Amino acid sequence: MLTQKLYSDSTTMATSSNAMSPMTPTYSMNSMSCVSMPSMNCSPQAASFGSSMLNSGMPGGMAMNGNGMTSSSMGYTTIGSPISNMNAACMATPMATMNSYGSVGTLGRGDLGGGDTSPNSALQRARADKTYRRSYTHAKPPYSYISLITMAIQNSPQKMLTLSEIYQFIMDLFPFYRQNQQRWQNSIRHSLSFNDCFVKVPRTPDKPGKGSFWSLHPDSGNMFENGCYLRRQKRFKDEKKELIRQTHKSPSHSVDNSNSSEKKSSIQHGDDAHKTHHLDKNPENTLGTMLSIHPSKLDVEQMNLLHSNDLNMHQQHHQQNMSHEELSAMVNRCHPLSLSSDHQAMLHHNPMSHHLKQEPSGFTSSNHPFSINRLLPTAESKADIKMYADMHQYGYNTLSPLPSSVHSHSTIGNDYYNSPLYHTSAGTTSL
DNA sequence: GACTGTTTATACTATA
DNA sequence: TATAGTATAAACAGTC
Repeated sequence: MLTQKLYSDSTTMATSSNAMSPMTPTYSMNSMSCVSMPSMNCSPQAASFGSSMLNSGMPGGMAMNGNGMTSSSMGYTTIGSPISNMNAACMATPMATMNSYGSVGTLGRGDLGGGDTSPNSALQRARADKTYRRSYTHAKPPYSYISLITMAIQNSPQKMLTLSEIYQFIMDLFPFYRQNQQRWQNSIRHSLSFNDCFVKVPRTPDKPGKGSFWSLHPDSGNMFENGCYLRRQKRFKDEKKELIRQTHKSPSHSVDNSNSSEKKSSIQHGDDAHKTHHLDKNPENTLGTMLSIHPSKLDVEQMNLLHSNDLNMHQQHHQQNMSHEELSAMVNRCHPLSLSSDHQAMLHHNPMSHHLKQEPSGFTSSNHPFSINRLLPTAESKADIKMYADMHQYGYNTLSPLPSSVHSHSTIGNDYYNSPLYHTSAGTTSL
């Protein structure tokens, strides 16, 4: 299983652990967090761990911070950050389901010491042993890079971030990613470039700096409509980009291939390892047809023009001062069942949407155990946030290696896996 | 030179 | 079993 592989990475990492360092896990942590992760597949039926994880960590929170909370210099919200939201969410049901993760994650190997591997005893040890609890800290989060990027972008007020801000968000949120940065950051860059759901937004002259902003494609909102942040059911494809790829792939296309990168592109998007996935080849659905442009006549300039128009719309879309409700509605697009009529119509119009599988088990965006909506700050969760603010006995500020400028994230994030609040079942959380 | 972005390649896993 | 989605590595070019 993918998840098993993900967590095996943590196992490897932990072998060189230094128990004294907040950045490195202890062996017990490692053994707990990595081994025998139960088949955390994406089905809600099997998501006891996943749901707690999501309840704690999913982005949903993302963002929906329309209540005047301050933003960090990085651009994403502080107290309204996913972490604070998720902690708030967890606060509603403290220690509700430590066993949903702890029992399975550890008991299979029984490497907590002692022969008793019963769920109850493991749970008791977990409660008594902070080191044990800290094992979550450096487990690889069960989110794909795509979902991590999505979290970061959606959590930013402007709904777009630079590459470095995306890095920072991920590192603040998940201590796991403070290590081996070259490796995962390369993957992040690859994901940004390769996936059409991420669009590059050029910097404006008043915002000089390195690199572009990255944002989400306006039509990519339901990538994770099944609530699974490990793997999308269907990869979002920008029809325009796809059209370019197809045009270039076609042996008859007349686009000048003198540009080496375009040559590469035509290779890349051929039928090799990165196969063209489910391209809707119905000509009625192609942008070229919609615009009465024959695909073979579409050159790069035309496509760039089209795309720039799209980007303008996109930027306008993000520059709108969206209300909390609007933002929530946007997030609600994650599940077709919760779409507004407008969105339904839009999806109906979007040929890509036809491929998307409907959630078979009756979950909606609001009650799906993986749904980011579960993390949206409700009135109840806001009360939880206040309660969290009043509770300092958990010592959330003790471990972060990050500077104070990002401490508001990092401290929470550091203990995100540690806290008993982290273990909250989907069925009991208030969000 | 470091960072950013693109592309290619390959391996693994989940799913139809 | 074929296909698709993702992770990872690496090479390379462009930009700051």
